[in-house]
Amino acid sequence: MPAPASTSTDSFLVSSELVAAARIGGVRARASEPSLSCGRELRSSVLAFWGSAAVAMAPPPPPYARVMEDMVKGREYATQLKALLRESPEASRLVDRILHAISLTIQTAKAAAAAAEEEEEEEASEVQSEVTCTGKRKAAGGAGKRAAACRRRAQPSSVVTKSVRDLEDGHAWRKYGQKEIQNCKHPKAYFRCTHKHDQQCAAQRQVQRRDDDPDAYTVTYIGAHTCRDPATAADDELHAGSRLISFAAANATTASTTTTTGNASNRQAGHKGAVLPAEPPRQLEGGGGGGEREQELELEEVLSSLTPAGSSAATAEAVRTATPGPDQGDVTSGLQLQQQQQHWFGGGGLSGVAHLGYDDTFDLEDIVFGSITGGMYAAEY
DNA sequence: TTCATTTGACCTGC
DNA sequence: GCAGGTCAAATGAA
Repeated sequence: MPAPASTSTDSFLVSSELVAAARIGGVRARASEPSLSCGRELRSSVLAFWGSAAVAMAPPPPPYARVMEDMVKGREYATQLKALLRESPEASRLVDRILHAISLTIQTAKAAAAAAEEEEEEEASEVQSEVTCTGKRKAAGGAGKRAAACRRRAQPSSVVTKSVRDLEDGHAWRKYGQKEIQNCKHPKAYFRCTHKHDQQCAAQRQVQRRDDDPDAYTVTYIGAHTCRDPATAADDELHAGSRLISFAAANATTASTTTTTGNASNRQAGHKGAVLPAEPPRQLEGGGGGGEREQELELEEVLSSLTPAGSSAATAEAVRTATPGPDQGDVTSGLQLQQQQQHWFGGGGLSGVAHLGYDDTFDLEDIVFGSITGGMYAAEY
């Protein structure tokens, strides 16, 4: 199962790939003299951009506008580069990947900025609402067993509903609740990112077994991962090659995607100190093995970052049509999930993953220009 | 001892 | 008032 490729990883890749593409451009420019200066200019622009981006994104966190400006510049440069490298499929492909990664980073930055803004607003309003909250809690506390915190239903920055056969998505989830849903035989399970507290990751997911296909689950992802699993990070750096630019502080908001890697299981096993049966390694690059997994993924609904979770009829439909979980009506995360899946679906397990293949699932333009949002999409090539 | 899951109670939004 | 979402004490596993 492929490892989660965080957007920061994408940034790492982008830095080296941009340079590589620029080199290709340079080589080709030498072959066709008129483009020579162009290639050089682009290469220096690219290096300048990533240099400034690296500075801008290094801790402490830079202003959002500055980061966005740099990222947009980078996207423009990459677009120009792509135009120059039309004759080379290899270079074009590389630039496509660069554009993809930049777009993911932009999405992440947007999500992080939105989250930060929201947090600030909450902090400001908390002072005012404290009296009200306290009052209400006191009233409830009289009858209740504990002083419940003043809760507010999360306002998700993005909602993505998928139908998957394998609940393993490479992320560490912690189950925090389970609820019987009306008209559904089995309960819906609620998960949040394990790193919610240590990295303030706001990602959540809700899982429900489908009614029409007992082997499938309707998984709703709410919010983007802003965490960065240390194990994942180490893995990413291996993939990134030697040219690494530190784009973010350890706790900076670098959203992960739902891309998964072959060692995801072991990573999760690490969380629980257990050993999982190793899955055959899957290549991060090359784009070869996507088809089989894509067959098991059905993207049901994509909602914009402005769409509230509960307001989408399609999402409601997805939830409504979802069927219950395993026999005990229970769904668990991480290791246990995988173990249970192996039990439910037979020892071999399933290779299906909740991710999208870059090559054939959606158009690059969709990402670049925002028709797909939320940062919850797999960045797999 | 630590951490994840379970589960009933509580809260919010409709 | 109801349904869905979240919290946190209790419980269990490693």
